[in-house]
Amino acid sequence: MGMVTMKHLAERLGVSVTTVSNAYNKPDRLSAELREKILATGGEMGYCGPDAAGRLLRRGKADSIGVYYGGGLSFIFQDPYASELMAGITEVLEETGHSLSLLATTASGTDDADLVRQAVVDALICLAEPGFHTPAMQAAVQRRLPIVYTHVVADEDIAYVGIDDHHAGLLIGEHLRELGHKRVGVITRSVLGEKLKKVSLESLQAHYRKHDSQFWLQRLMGILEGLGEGAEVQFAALPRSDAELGAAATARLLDSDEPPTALAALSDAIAMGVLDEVESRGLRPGVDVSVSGFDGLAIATARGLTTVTQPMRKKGRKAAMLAIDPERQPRQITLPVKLAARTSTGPAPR
Amino acid sequence: MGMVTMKHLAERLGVSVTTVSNAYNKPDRLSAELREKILATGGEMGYCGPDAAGRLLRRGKADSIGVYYGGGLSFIFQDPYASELMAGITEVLEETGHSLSLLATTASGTDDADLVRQAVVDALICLAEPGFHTPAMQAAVQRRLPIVYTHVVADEDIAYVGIDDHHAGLLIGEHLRELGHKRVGVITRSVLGEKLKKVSLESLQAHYRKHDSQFWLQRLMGILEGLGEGAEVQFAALPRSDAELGAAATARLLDSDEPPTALAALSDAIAMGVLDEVESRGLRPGVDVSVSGFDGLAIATARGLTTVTQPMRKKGRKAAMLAIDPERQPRQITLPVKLAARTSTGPAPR
DNA sequence: TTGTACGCGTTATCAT
DNA sequence: ATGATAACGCGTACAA
Repeated sequence: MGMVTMKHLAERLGVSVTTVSNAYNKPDRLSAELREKILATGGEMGYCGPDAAGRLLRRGKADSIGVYYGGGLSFIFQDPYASELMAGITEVLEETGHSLSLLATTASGTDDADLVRQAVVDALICLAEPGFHTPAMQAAVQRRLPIVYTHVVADEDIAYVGIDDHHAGLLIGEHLRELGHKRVGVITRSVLGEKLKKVSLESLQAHYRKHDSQFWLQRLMGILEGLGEGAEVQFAALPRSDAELGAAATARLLDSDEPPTALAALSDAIAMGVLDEVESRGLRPGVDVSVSGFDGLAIATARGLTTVTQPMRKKGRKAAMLAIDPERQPRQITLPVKLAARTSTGPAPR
Repeated sequence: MGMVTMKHLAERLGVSVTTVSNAYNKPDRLSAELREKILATGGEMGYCGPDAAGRLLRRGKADSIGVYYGGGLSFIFQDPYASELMAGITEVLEETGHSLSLLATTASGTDDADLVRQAVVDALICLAEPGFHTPAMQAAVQRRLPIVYTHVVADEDIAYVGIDDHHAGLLIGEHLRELGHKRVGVITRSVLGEKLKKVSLESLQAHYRKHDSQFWLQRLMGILEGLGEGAEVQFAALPRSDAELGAAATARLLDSDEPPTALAALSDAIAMGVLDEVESRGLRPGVDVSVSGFDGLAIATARGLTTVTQPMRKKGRKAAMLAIDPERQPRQITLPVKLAARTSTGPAPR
């Protein structure tokens, strides 16, 4: 009644388990007819090939790549940036016959570390959110699991595929400065859905430092540098990259005493909400108020959003290849970004 | 050099492996101080908890649920319906601390069956596309892996969470008939990206039968029944649920000699493209030509699309719960659908 | 070409 | 509270 194992099959046929094993794994190491017979009676007995667990223990290879996403796992399927990245990753995994293991962070939030420890994977791809010095990633390091980050990490031993976030931010900031914008609202993200009370540059810096999440900060600082000294900047920080939250933040910024003439969202997903709110007020993007995004989603193009584009799918592909083959060189890849100036930005009014 | 195991740790401390195991798994079965010491030197030696493979072999539980998607895996992240479903699934998995294993179909397409055989999972959720009698699913059955389908399966032994696709189609068909539409274009999907040459009702029926993919056919037949005898129906079948393909098909249908007065898309994702094409021709949806969808995506609501809504996220949640606890009753769940009549449909012109 | 014997790392059972 | 032992199912030297 229990599971049919190689042993059963071997006993039934009067051959050794080795031979049965070979029948499934090394066809050239036994006669074709014997192999045939073994496979046949195997099917008959309801044996369905070497057991995954046993084989795993013995071989030490899982043929599976893990993806660790510190935030809620369901957001991977909601956030367009993450989706594109995942699409790139899975493309490669399909080509190489690997599976993909999504590591869910436990609801209690207590120990993602345990999850990482128990994951049956050959390598880990870490999608943004919290950074390197997190317990989960430390567990992976301890397991000697190859890790690939999808953003730049300032440590030369660590493999990553990223973009130059500071430079990307710079492109946005300079673009807005050249258009004459002096009052700018920057809408960024907080890490792990945390809610920030007062959002100042200092509090943001502290927040990102705390979560060891450098790249949002890089973007932010890039924008500020690009805007130059004269600019007056207000901040908003959203717990998710989400259009609705983006719209709400926009409303707040536009309702302030001296509303910004430009709104820089740190993701296109957020920018979609910014455009929604702007348009719903009868304001014309690029004329009455300028709006910029970040990422280069297809949907952003459709709405004429000025943004910085990054090759998301390629990023995913490269990360997957690095995870599958940890020896691959180079192990630190920075992909190019490009400013896509479209209709949502224009000269500052007045 | 090699991996640090319980045995090493036990020898080093002069205790038994059992005790070490208990230190990690059954804290109440040994003194607090000994446990403390074990965990401490464990950390020191670079031991990072019970090995996943060993534990898996011994316990027979992987704490992981597999999702099998016959089409290309990367589409899971592109198709909004699948994304919603996955979001529901992952929500539950997060709550219960399970991982999610996405089973990629090999590029060669040859043996998904092997993939299923090797998957380290406790159960399988099967997302649409090909049906029950596929080699991959047979492999799962042989492994005695619990399977949950996300559509109705006509076999009382099989667990599923689905909707009444025929009824849903009926709602659309009747709606269009009541509005007086006599010439209707139906845009459906083919299975596994296959391209159909001539698209007739007969060829579609044969196609769906061949892939054991009943539910598209159910929707189709429901629509036809709802439209009644008098209707003249043209078909298009897309290899993917995709706006661009939907737009192209729409162009073809509208360019025919006697263009349809209504276009019924079998998914909202397709319907988005239909709306795009209709609008780009300067036609008014719901006035010059009626458009309907299927699923009830948020984005469809935003554009006033008449559609049949189904609780996608709930579907995912229920499927996950069923997969986690295969004893759960009932094992065959049919969720309700609702016609959402909005502005994209209206009386037939003339 | 086929078989023997052992180890992979863990946990359940039973004993102390 | 702690320990000894036996599986779990498979792969692989090594021997025949």
